[in-house]
Amino acid sequence: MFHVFEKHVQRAFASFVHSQLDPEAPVLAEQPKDPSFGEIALPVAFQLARKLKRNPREIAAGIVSGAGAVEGMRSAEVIGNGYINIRFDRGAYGRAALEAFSQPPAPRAGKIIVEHTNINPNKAAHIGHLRNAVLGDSFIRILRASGNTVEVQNYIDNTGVQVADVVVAFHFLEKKTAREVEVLTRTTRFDYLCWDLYARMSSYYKEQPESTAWRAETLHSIEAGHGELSEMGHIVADAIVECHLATMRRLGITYDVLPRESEILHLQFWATAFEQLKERKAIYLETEGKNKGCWVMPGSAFSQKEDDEDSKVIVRSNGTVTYVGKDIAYQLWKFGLLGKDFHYREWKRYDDGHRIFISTTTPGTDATSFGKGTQVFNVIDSRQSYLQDVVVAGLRQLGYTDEAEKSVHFSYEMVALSHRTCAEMGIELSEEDKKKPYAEVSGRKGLGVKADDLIDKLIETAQREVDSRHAEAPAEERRKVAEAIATGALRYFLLKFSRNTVIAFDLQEALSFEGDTGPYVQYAAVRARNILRKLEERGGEMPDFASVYVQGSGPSASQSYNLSGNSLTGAPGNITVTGSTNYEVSTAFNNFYHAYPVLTEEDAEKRALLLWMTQYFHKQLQDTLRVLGISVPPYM
RNA sequence: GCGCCCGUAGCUCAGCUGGAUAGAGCGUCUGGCUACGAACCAGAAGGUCGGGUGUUCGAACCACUCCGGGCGCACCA
Repeated sequence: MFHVFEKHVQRAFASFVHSQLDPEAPVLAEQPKDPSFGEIALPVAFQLARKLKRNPREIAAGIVSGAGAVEGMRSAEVIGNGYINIRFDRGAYGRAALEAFSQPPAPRAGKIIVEHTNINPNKAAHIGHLRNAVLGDSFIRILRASGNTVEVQNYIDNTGVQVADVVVAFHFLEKKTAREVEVLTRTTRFDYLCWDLYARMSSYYKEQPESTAWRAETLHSIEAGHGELSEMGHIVADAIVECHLATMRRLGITYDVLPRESEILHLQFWATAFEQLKERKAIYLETEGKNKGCWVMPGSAFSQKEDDEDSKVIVRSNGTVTYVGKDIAYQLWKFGLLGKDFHYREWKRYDDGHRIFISTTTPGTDATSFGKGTQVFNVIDSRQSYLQDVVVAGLRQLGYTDEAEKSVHFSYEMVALSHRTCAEMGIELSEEDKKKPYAEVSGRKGLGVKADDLIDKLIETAQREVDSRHAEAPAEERRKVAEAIATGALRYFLLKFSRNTVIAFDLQEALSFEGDTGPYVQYAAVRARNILRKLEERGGEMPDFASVYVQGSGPSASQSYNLSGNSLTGAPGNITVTGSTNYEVSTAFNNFYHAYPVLTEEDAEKRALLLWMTQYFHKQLQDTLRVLGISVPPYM
């Protein structure tokens, strides 16, 4: 999707620079500060100035005269202290830009595995989980749009402490049988029920510390995989996974496979990894100190510090394995390095026909294959970077240095709650919490904004707007439009912050549909499409731009360039750039829309250009919105 | 104590591997609907880019240092 025309001009200059001045110099093109400077600018002279010990302006002049005429380029001039500003020939540019759309990306070798969502299946998803899933999903869309094969995994930690705690609450507090819990999964808003129950259990542990013995008993049963408690664990986890998938589906997020921790254990994934780790002496049995009796990885393996004080326990003294241990086995499997595989069965089929599989212990009839990736991205919040370092160190210690390099922690900062939103929701903050700039979401305290509540609220707000503007439209259709706006607003909101910014979630801000928001971008796309639709309704036709010689007044080529600013040229990980580019493109279009009535333009050449710009903008925005997972409603 | 992240307009944030007068949105004030539907547009006010030192032709961006804040550093995940 990289701008073909821009690249063509850039290449012409690069070949001159590389052959005559410096074969190493990066020749980058950027958008000039001011559109009147031209369509693109090359700051290459600045890079060369240092190396050649010459004045950048002088170098730039040399490059311009040396490179000479380039096809499709109207002019190149040296401005300021060394910028080369380039203007395009409008006709040539228009043709090239439209052609760029007809070229699908070249497929790339290998398979990228992206793990995201990964929510403990013991309570409803909250706003923090949404950031993870939306970030992961958009990243996947970007990767796919650039020709990569991507597999989406959502790891299910169904044997951990969090699931155990809900089971403890059902069994010991509520005195419920597995069968009764199963009925609850069908007759209640189960994830919400567990949300409250989990918070209740957490405070119960605090008041009655001896009750943690229940947790140990439950964990033991779950790990062993039999008994009433284990059965209940599966019922709870499976039902909650179902809730999470439904929540994510509302935002257009789907998965390919759900590897479960229970299979990591029961299919001996861990046992196999454990043998390898022992064999390669990546871990050792500690014989003294606080970790006596545990298998640990020395701190020197994953941190810069020399002392072994910070060893990480992989196997506890009671013989059970920690989460990190299981995660090392899982990471090995992702690269196909474990020599073992899961069995799979179809978990469900999405309404678009896409099938999602879940790991099982017994061979199924479906011939499916997962894992064996060439690169792995784990979308996990930055608080777990320490754990991710340990996992990668595990691979390295086993000699898989290449795979360790290709294991990327796609990290992001947490979502907290603004004080204003806490107050609105009736959340009481302690004196200590009040001093902090924001309140941290806590599942244990039941403190947070539930994902479905937020989505409902957004739809409700959008619905009011839609109803007031389009009272005549069918109710069902209005509802769909409201949903598109609501999810667009939410996804955009979660993506507009850079990954390492803590989001102090503010409800009023998230509910805003004006300014730098998803609906602003959607609205621009709707406006563009309305022009094209009206043209058709009035019996008009799209002129063949390539055959119309456009030289009249009206918007400049640089304005069209602004409209076409390509959002996929940045690094794939930088989703913020994609989002803000969408916003900038939309702003450019809204200015254009306001300044140039398209359909009423009487000058044929000028009208052709305006229509071309409208169409180009529309395509461009649809493409980039798709990458963000935001749909364009039929009207707004 | 050690590690990672952050500090840019009243508020919330962008600022791509250092580059042309530091940008948005919200909020405030002023103005614009004849349907290509104003979820929009135009304009105004608002900044010693936390402080300091250094590197450089050039620093919000790089290095060092100090100050302020957040998050990690479990036989939880």
